Amino acid sequence: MESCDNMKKAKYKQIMDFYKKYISQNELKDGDLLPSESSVADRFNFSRDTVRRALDHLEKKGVVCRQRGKGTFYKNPEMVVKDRKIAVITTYLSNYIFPKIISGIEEVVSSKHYTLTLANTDNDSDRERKNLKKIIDNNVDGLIIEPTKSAINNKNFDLYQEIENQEIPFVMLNAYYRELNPSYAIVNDYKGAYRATQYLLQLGHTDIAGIFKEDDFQGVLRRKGFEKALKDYDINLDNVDIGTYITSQIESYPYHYIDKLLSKDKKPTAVFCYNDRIAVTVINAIMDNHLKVPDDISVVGFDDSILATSTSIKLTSVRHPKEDLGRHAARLLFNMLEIGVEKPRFLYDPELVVRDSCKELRRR
Amino acid sequence: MESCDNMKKAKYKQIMDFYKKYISQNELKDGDLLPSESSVADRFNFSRDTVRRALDHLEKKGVVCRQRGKGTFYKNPEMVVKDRKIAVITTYLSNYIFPKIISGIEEVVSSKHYTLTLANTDNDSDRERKNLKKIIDNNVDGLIIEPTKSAINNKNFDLYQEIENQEIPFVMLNAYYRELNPSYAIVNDYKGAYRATQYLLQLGHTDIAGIFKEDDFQGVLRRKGFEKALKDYDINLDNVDIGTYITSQIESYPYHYIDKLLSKDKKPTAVFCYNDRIAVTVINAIMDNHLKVPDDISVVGFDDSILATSTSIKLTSVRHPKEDLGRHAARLLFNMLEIGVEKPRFLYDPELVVRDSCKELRRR
DNA sequence: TTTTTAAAGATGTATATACAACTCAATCAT
DNA sequence: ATGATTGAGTTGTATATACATCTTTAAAAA
Repeated sequence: MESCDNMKKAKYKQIMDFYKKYISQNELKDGDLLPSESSVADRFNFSRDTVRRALDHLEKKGVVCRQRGKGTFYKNPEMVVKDRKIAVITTYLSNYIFPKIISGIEEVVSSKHYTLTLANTDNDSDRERKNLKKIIDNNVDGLIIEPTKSAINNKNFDLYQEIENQEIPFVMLNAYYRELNPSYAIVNDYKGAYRATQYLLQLGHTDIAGIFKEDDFQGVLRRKGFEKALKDYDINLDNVDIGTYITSQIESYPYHYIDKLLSKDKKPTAVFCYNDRIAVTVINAIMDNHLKVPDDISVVGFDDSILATSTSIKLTSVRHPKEDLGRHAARLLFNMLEIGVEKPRFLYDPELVVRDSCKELRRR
Repeated sequence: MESCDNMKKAKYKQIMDFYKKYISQNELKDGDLLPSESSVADRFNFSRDTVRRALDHLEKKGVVCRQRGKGTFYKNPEMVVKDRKIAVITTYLSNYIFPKIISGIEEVVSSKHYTLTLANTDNDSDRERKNLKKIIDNNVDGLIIEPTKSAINNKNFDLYQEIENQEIPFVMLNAYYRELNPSYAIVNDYKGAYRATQYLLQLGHTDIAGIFKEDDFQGVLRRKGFEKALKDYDINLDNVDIGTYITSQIESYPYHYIDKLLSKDKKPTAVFCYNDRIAVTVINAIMDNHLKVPDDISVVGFDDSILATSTSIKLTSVRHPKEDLGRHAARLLFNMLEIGVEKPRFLYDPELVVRDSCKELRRR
C-alpha cells in the first residue's frame, strides 16, 4: 500500500477492462470475434488462466460467449433481448375498479415498449411479501404498487426499504406509506368523502351513518373526510353511528352492522359507504329490512365502479379515475425512470357522481 | 475409450454430482454449510482447483453461494421465491377487444396464484421475435399467444419450435398456425362471417362488398365464410367487390377502397367489414360521401367491440367472447400445465348481435 | 472482565504446465 | 474435383503451488 497507484485492481479485472475497452473502441457488433486468451495473456504478460478468469466473469455477465475451437465472441446486449419490465402489484386484478386501472397502466407501459408483469396480493401481507421478494430478485425496471393494509403496521417494511436501497423506482397507487415518502398516484379520499357527506347534509340529512374499512389508508381518510363534513355542519359525532371493519370481516360485518342498525328505533336516514361494494351490501341489507333506497334511506358509495350502474338502483358515488389513475401512475414511473424526476406525485380531486340512490329529506 | 466405465465424466462434473448428492441426501435447508473446497479435494484426491471449477458451475446455476472466509452454502431453490409465470403475448394490449380478453385471462391466472406477464407485438414480426426469445430465456411456465400475421409465412417459426422443444405449454389465441397443431382458443371466424353475410342476404341485399385483412387467419377465414354465404345464395363472386389489405395499409387502404367504391355508378347496398374498426372507417367513408347508414348502405362489423356501441350508429356485429375467450384460453393452459391434458381446444361459435347499422332492402 | 492478538480455516487471486477437444483451412492423396 | 489428413489455433479440463483476504475461534494480554 505504498501509493495510490499501487492500489491496483486485481489482474483479472484489468483484463476485463481491457476486453470492455476493446469492444467499445472497435465498435464491435454482435458475434464479432475477440482476441484469444493466449494472445491477451502474452500481451499483458499474465498467465492464460488469469485471462480465462476474466472471461469467466464476462461470460457470467453475458457480455461474451465462448466456443471451443472457435474463439470468444462479443454478445451485444442490444441483441440480447432486453426485457425492460414494469411490475404491477395490486390487491386484486380482475374485480371492481382494478381491470380499468390496469388497462390504463398497460396503455402507457406498452406504448413505451416495456413488458408488464401483474401480480395480486388478495390484500394478504404474506402474498405481498412474496411478490416484493420477486421484484427484488427479478430486477424489474420499475414498480407500481398498491400497498396492502396500508393503515396498519406493515411487516414488509424491510422489503420496501430494500427496494429503495436498490434504487428501483416505484409509484404507490391508491394509498401510500407516509414513512416511505414515496411517489404516488392517489385519489383525494378525504375530499371525496367530504363532498359526498356534504351532499347528503345539503339534502337535509342529519342522521347519517358511516361504514369504513379501517386497515387501509383509503378507509381512514374517507372516515376523516366524513367526520369533518359532519363537524362543519355542527353535528355531534357522538350521536353518529360509525361501523368499522377490516379485510377479513368483509363478508359478514358490513351486512350485519347495517342490519343491526335498522333494527333500532332511531334509524339513520342516510349511509355513507366506504366503497361501492359495501354500498351494494348496504342496499341489500336495507331491502331485506323492507325499506327502500332512496325513499327511506339514502346511500352513497365511493369509486364509481361498475357496481354503481349495474344494480337496479343506480348508485351515487365518488368518482375514481381508474384508467386515468393507471395512466398517471405509469407516467410518473417513466418520469422517474427516463427523466429522473424525483418523487413525482399525482393527487386526483374527485367529484361526486349523482345518480338515484339519494333523496332530499323532507322535514318530518 | 477402453470400456463404457472408463468413459467417465469430467472430474469437475463428478464433484458437481457429489455436491448435489450431498445436498439431497442430507436434506439440507437454505443456507446450510457445504463441505469446504479443500476437504472435498482431499477426499477425491483431486486438486482444489477442480473442486473450485465445480463450485463455479454450481454458483452460476444458483445452487450454491460462496462467502469468502466463511464457506460455501446451499441456496434452496424453494426459498428463491418461485415465480410461476404465465406470459401473454398479443398484438395489442390496451385497445379494442384486448383489455377484456386480458381481463379474462387475469381472472383465471390470478386465481391460480400465478404471475402474469404481458407483452404486445404491434403486429410486428420483429417484436414478436423479441418477445418469443424472452419467453425462451425467461423460463415461463406457460404461454398464451396471439400469433402475429398468422396467414403469411412466419419467420419466427424456429422459435415456436424451440418453445415446443422446451416443452413450454402454450395456447394460441384468436388464430393459430396449422403446422404447429397447437392448443388454441379461437372464434369460429368462418361461421361468424357466414352468419353475418347470411343476415345481409336475408335482408334482401345482393350487392354486398367485403373488406378483409389478408395477413392473418381471422381475415382469411372470415373472407371464406363471406364467400361461402354468397355462393350459397347463388351470387356470382365475380361481381362482388372484395378489398384486401395488410397490417401496414390499415391507416389508408380501407377508407380509400370504400371511397373509390362509392364513386362508381353501381354502388353496393351493404358492406361486410373484417372487424369493427374497419366498420367505423367504412361508415366514415360512407358519410363523407353524403350517404347514410343504414338507409343507403348497410354495414356489419366483427368482434362486437366497444366501438360497436360507442359510435352514433350502433353497429351490427359478430360476437367475440372477449373475457370468456381469455378465461377459456387460460383454463386450457392450466389443463395442460396441471393435469397434463394434451392439446386442449376451444372453438367459440359466435352469433350475430343485431343493432342499427343494417336495414332491410326494398326491392328497387 | 474486556480487549487484543494470533492461529486456523475458508474462499479469492495468480502462475506454470500439460494435455484434451474442437474448428477451420491448407495440404495431400485419390 | 473430391475426400482424407494434417496442423495451427482456440477453448476446455486438470494439477501443483503460492499467497491474499476474510471470518471465526481461541488464546493471550490488558
